Amino acid sequence: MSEEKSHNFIEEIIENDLKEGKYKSIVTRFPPEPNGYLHIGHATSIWLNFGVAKKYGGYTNLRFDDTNPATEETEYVESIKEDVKWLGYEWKNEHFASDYFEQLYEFAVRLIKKGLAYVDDSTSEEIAAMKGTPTEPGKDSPFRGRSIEENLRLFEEMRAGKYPDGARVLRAKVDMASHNMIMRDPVLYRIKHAHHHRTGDQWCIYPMYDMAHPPSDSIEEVTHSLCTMEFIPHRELYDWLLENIESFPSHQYEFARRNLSYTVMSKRKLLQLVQDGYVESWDDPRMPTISGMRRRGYTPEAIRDFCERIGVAKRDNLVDVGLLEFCVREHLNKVALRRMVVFDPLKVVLTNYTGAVEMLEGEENPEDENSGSREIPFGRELYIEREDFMENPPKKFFRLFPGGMVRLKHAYIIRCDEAVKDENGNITELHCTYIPESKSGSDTSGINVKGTLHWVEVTNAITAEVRLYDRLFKVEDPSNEEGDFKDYVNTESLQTLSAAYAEPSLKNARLNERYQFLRKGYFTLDNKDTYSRLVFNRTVTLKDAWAKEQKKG
RNA sequence: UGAGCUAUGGUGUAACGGUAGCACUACAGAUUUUGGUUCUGUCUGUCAAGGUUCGAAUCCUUGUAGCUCAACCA
Repeated sequence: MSEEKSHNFIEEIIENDLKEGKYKSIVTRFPPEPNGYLHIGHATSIWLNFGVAKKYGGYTNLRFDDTNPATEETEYVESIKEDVKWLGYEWKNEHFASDYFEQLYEFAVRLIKKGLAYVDDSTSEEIAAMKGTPTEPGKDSPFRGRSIEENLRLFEEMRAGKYPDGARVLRAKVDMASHNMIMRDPVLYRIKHAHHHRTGDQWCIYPMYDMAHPPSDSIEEVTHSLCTMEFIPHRELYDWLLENIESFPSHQYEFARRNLSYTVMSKRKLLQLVQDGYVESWDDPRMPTISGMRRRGYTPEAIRDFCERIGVAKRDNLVDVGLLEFCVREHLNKVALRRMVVFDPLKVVLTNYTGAVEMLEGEENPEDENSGSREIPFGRELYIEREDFMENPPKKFFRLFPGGMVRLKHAYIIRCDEAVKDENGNITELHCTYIPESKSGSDTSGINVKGTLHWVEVTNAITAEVRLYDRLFKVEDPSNEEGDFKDYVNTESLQTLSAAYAEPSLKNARLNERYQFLRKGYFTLDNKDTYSRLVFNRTVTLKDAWAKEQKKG
């Protein structure tokens, strides 16, 4: 293992800081706002924050940025915690920005006392108008010159509930002519008579992101505060604030958020998909949410591997969802139990098979010698996949056709003698001959066949519902197309088969167990346990070289 | 068009002035009782133009393109 592993730019910064003795150990934090579900984009941030802290012997806090009571709920807190844990990460401390409200208030008072913050009576429209534009400087608010005493009194009164929502705000006094719009006297506190999910009705003023986030990092002595690129302009204010409240100097570093092809990532857009009924819920298996991917059967190992492979940098990106699927397949191939399930049945009658049903043996997982085996009943009547038979096969068709031979997996070689049809010419069943000497494991027939089919014995078959998922969108980057992103939803992204025929061992299918349905894909039991029947979600298909061959024409 | 950030194969990411590498994809082949897996090989790249240097993806200059910033959201 002498192979040199390259570092991403965050790791370089940290190693440098450690080498220069800037910090003895490092602290990071993952700071979700509890107003929605986590998605694969958050997974990168989680992987980064927890990953670097662990790598360099530090730790990571989970901190909920709950400064906006209007949108935040405890329900989200719980789902976020569950998702982070499921991904395999452990936080050192669990915090809420709302735990710091008293301290944040004191910090604000400190700013006022230094003449660095003032109460502004302007309306939000007036403040916006005075802000200027990126090309023109802003104008000072008429309230900018208030005395420290008056500001102190007014801010206290704001807290005491003397004013209605929107009547006044507390603003930082920085620079109305700054090129950086964030520095043009940003709002620090607003009045909101709203019930908070944790502090109840204790407060009627709430800090803005810029007042809450940097001091929260500082209180926790976070050394490396990692966020996405759109916060770059906030860094100047971040530093200004921590310097002026004279608190621990945390530092902010920005990385580019990851985008995934054939999906959307913003909470707003995901919410629309749920509300407008394009998907059934936040944890619909087609959603790029952590809970959706979990329900679909993706594994934490695969998701972590994916994050590792795409890495982190600062440029715009659109990661190919094919890489995620590769990571999922790679892991599932190692752990999934093999089973046989026929989706679209065609009956096969073995005309020379006269015995009773016999039990055959099939390995649980060929990739794992210790996985053991399962029993599979075999008999005179079987189901095979309708698409595995063709009357007039094209070249390179290795499956069944009149006069052709195939191996039935774990069983015998059969030859197709006749396709039986109804009066309309539809094939109703196949009459075949099996080769008794060709039994799997003790084949003395000397026959070599190209194709191997999966199958299920008719009398022992059980039925299961199978849900096949495809990409949620028809285009790579729906957010970048003309018009509404919802116009590009793939309306055929879910196909439900209500009664597939499965081998009987699947009767004992367990939640969280992964299965490979031979030649079909990876599947797992749906985690909504409200069903009295078996419902399997397709996690991802197998690679299909034959489909590719056919496409070539 | 003020300011900021970013530009390396189809995609993602390395190379820290010294042979442009890795992974995915694609393609070709071998193996295979899953047209899966595994294995082998092949194609494709430094945004542009100048400059500095023995030597530039890397440093400098000037362009070009994409993204971000004017919420009492985070």
